[in-house]
Amino acid sequence: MPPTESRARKTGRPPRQRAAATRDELLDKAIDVFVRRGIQAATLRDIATEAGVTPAMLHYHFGDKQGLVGAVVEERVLAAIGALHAELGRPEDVAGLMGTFARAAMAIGHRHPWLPSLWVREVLSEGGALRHVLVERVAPMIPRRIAERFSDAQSRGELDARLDPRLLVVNLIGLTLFPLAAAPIWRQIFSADDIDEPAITAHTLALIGKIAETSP
Amino acid sequence: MPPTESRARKTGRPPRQRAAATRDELLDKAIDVFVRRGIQAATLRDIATEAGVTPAMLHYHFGDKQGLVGAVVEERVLAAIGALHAELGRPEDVAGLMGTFARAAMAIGHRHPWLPSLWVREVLSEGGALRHVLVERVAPMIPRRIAERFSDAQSRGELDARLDPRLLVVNLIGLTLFPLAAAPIWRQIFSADDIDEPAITAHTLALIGKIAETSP
Amino acid sequence: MPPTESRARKTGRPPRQRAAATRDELLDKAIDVFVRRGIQAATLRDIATEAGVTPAMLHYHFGDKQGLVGAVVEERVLAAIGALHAELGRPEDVAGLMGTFARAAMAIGHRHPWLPSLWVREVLSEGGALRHVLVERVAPMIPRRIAERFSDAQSRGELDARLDPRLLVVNLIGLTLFPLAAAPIWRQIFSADDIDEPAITAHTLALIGKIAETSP
Amino acid sequence: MPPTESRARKTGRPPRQRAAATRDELLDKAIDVFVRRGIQAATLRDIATEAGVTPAMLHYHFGDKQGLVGAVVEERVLAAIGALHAELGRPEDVAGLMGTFARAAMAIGHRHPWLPSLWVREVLSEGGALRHVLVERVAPMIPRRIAERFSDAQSRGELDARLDPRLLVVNLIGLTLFPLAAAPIWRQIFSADDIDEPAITAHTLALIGKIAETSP
DNA sequence: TATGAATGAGTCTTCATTCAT
DNA sequence: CATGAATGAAGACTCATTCAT
Repeated sequence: MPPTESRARKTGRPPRQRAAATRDELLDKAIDVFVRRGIQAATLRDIATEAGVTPAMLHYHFGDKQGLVGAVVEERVLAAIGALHAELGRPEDVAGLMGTFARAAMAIGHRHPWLPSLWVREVLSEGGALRHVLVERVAPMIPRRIAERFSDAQSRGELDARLDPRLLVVNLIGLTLFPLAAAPIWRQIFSADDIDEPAITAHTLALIGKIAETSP
Repeated sequence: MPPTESRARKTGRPPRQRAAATRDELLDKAIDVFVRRGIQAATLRDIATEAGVTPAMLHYHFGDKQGLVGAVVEERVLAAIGALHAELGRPEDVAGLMGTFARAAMAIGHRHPWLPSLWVREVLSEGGALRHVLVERVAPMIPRRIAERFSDAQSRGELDARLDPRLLVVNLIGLTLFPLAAAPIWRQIFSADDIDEPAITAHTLALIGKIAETSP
Repeated sequence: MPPTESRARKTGRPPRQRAAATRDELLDKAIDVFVRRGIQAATLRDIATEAGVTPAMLHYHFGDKQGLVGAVVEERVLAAIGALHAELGRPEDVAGLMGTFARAAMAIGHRHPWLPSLWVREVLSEGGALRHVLVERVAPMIPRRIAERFSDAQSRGELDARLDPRLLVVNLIGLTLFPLAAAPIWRQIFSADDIDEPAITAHTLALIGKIAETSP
Repeated sequence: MPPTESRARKTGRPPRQRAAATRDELLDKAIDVFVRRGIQAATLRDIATEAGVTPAMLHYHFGDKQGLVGAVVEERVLAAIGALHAELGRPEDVAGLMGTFARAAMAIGHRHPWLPSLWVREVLSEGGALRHVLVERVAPMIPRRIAERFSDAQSRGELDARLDPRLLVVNLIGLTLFPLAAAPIWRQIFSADDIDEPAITAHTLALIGKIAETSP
């Protein structure tokens, strides 16, 4: 909107090339930019430009940058995480639980390719936008539940005593979301364009299978 | 410019709380802030304040924010990574290699507690400061070497054929550096202050042992 | 960010001395300051203050200091120079051409009192903002054309053989734009407030007449 | 002196390549930079770097940027101008005076190639470092004297009545110092590397001769 | 005589945010 | 609904200047 650029546009062209104006489209674009630049570093202008809209529009719709982030979290991130949670309902043994989680996490990660990257990155930063969400909304629902089930299994002798149930939950993330989030880099350094979604899933499930299969 | 004032200050000594002025101390403080805020988001003022110094000082010593990041990378990150590399010299079988890597990674992570967080986070971001370093300087030295050894072992039948050697390297990171980087969060959500360094290492080595032990 | 304060200000109206906010007015003020301080030395704050506006406004309108300078060049300097060029269309003999150029230059200088100063000064500096413009856009249009006509005349014996046609063009500037640019100083050192615009023009035309009239 | 750069120098090379440390050499370098960048825009670091010296050294020698400029003015500019003044002692008729001034100005300009550029440019700027010098020290000595002589001659009928004696002095500058100051540009736009010092002088003297020769 | 270290003030620039229209 | 205009706050960076050594 600096007239510097808009001057060119005043010459007679249709004013807006393709205004992605619905709330949902704006959220899509926001997620795009958040994934590429990181939430903190993403500017409203980045997002607005990407969406063919003025920054003022974003304020109009979301009130705040914080409001925009909040909307992304509530309407997208938590929705996706909720789907993951839904998969974990059935009671299972350790191997079954690990497999189910892994399968569900990979599925979600493939369905929402922005999720793993955003999740891993924004949870590790001290002020990360998703850290708060993890601690307050997700943790009681998923990680703690799983850790408890591992713990119970361990007390029943169904889980290797040398493993810590809580760290095992962290490991599940490190074996599913983390590789998905890191995909662009390992694709690059290994020239690994041949590893597609099913291949990743197969590898991951095989590996987790090996962890789970070995009896205590 | 105002010699009047600066002379006045000579009488009433400036607070000068704790001028951490040597280059090395400045790098320490910079790393602190980089870990907390992320490299991109960290401002020179943050770092300068932390070090009891003016932002201009940082420019004096490092010329640039980029220069400061560069110094951190060269003099700290690569030094630590180099130590990791040194551990991987001996030829070993798959189980040995995985164990050695894990042991070394955990040791380095404990010796330089800032490294895992910085590494994991700054490699995942598209413009992350360490991504470049990984791709150009570390990848040929470590990940590709390990992947090759896994690959060789696999062709000799010593590694489960369902696993991808390259993803296995990613998994090693996901099981070592990632949990260390995420420690503050899982400590918080699991109230896991009882899990200390040796405990993490023991758990991790046990887990990786289980992965490696199972014959193809 | 501090809505508290900005709402407070709505009650006690801000001074808003005289917001010279249109693009054209901003350019006027910019030229004022450029002439007084020199383009390089002029700060955006100088210009903004003069215009009753914040520096950020200038960035909003022109994107850059360079953008502002560019706008001044394109929309003001080149416009004025273009008017000069328009006067030089008719083919004339040496005396006529010199007289026409001088008359037009003085007229333009009087119509845009900022032009001579800006032009002379910013062309002489190595990194001067107008040097580039002179070399690439004005030179082929005006100085080289005139020099060619002088050269032709000389080969026809209509111009003193001891004179260099190209230096003669430089002299035309030195006799027209330069005195106008230097007016404030010679007014001061000669206490010459009695010399007004018509007087300068008369003197200059008389002088140039003397140069042109003398046959080879 | 930012350690950033000096680190390379610490490798074992002789610390200073070629320290131009005498006061006179420092002034030489300062003039070099002043001519290239303009006095205002020239930074002490520019000059210090050029001289292979620290900025602190310049403060040590000249106390101030203003002090450095003052030294340049007193010890170089005024010295050169003084030489010009010395040439103008003899009483002469109008033609003789103009010729003498022109010859002397060209000679000085060639002897001190930095003078014309510095002079013309720094006198035209409102806050130019030489404007002050012109008004207070040079004007009474040279321009006003010459103008008086022109005026006397005019009252004796020896100078065209249509010319203003004071503007005529300005013209002398515009025909001598100005072309010398502008030499780099007209050399460029006219591809005029063939015009050397004697050629400029010859042209200029011929032109001024034409002005002076014509009887009233 | 000389300088490395340090800084306060100021430059350009960007950003989130506001508001009248 | 939507935006162009505008801004305060802050960021990186530069510079002249000081001072202990």
